[in-house]
Amino acid sequence: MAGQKIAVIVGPTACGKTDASIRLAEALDAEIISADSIQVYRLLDIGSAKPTADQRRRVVHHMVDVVDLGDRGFSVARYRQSAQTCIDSVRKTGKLPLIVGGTGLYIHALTQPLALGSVPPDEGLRMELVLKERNDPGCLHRMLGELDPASALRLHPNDQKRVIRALEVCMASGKPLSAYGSDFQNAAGNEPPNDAVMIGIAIPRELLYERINARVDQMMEAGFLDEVKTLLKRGYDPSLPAFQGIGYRQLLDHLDGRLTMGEAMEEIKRETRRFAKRQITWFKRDARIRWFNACDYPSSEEMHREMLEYLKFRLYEDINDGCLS
RNA sequence: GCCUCGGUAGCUCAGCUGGUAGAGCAAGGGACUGAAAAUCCCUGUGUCGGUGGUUCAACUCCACUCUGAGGCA
Repeated sequence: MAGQKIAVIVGPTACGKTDASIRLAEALDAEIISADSIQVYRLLDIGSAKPTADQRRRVVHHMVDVVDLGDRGFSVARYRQSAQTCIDSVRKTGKLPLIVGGTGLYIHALTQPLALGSVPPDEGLRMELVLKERNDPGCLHRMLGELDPASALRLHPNDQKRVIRALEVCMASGKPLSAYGSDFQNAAGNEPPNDAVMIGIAIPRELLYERINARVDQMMEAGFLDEVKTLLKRGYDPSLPAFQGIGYRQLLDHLDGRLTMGEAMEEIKRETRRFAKRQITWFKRDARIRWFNACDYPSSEEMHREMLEYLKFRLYEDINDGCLS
């Protein structure tokens, strides 16, 4: 059932995923499904490092520009819903779905049996809980200790976002969040939504950081600041979740007078480096990923060729086996 | 040439009158199930410029030396 498999390419920001994905998509007759939590938003173009118009002409990209910038309700669950629809429709055309992105949770949503879909967020309740916590620090975590001891044990009292979510699930469904599972490696062996062949791009930290710094400079030259100014002029609220994206936050702070341009630039670079570190932490514990280190190859073309070979082998190994027997 | 003040973590610096070091930032490690580019947790990484000396014991005192800044000639 080779046709049932999907290919996935991951890696930290600025590692060269986009270039690699274009090459591989063309060679494998694939369409790309982005797994990037910022590129889903329309109008966030420069700062989210979206694929260029030319790249998007060469290969069909899904899950880019699919959410209104003003939408405050986008989530992993909605991502999985839409992305899975894309995967299925790409398959129907006989092409290969190629997932490309750096948002670990989104990749997980497509390749691991995450229990999503039961309890939608309840903004009213969340606000109420935030107020409660403000009046009585620590009360939420204690409350969780009563309702869902396993989750309370797992979550740090300061991780308010997750504590609130865990409470939300308990209160809405009467079932503790821990009952839905939290098994990163899927040791339980539940059926994943897709059978994925995964590859990752690794780069020595120092080199990656150089690339990040250079890319931030390029973004500024490409008119990042004007992009943000235009969005403000159009009336988009700086508090939108989409504006939590690195770069947007800092430039909004600069336009608001809270940061000088120099400080904003420095902070964007630093935050992007830290983000890359978190991505690396996430992906390196995923044993399914076959890593390709950019330094092991004389050129990126050479690396792309090796990736292609590996993907072809793994994607069609069942057919290969069939031929042998 | 002389005088003064510096040289301690990647950076900026603290370290009473001797008991082999500690802050901030940077950095590193980790977590992650409906905000995930979000959110949260943990961690000091060091030939204290070098060489000798005094001392039970030197980042600390002494001598010499290398080096940076300033001042006087």
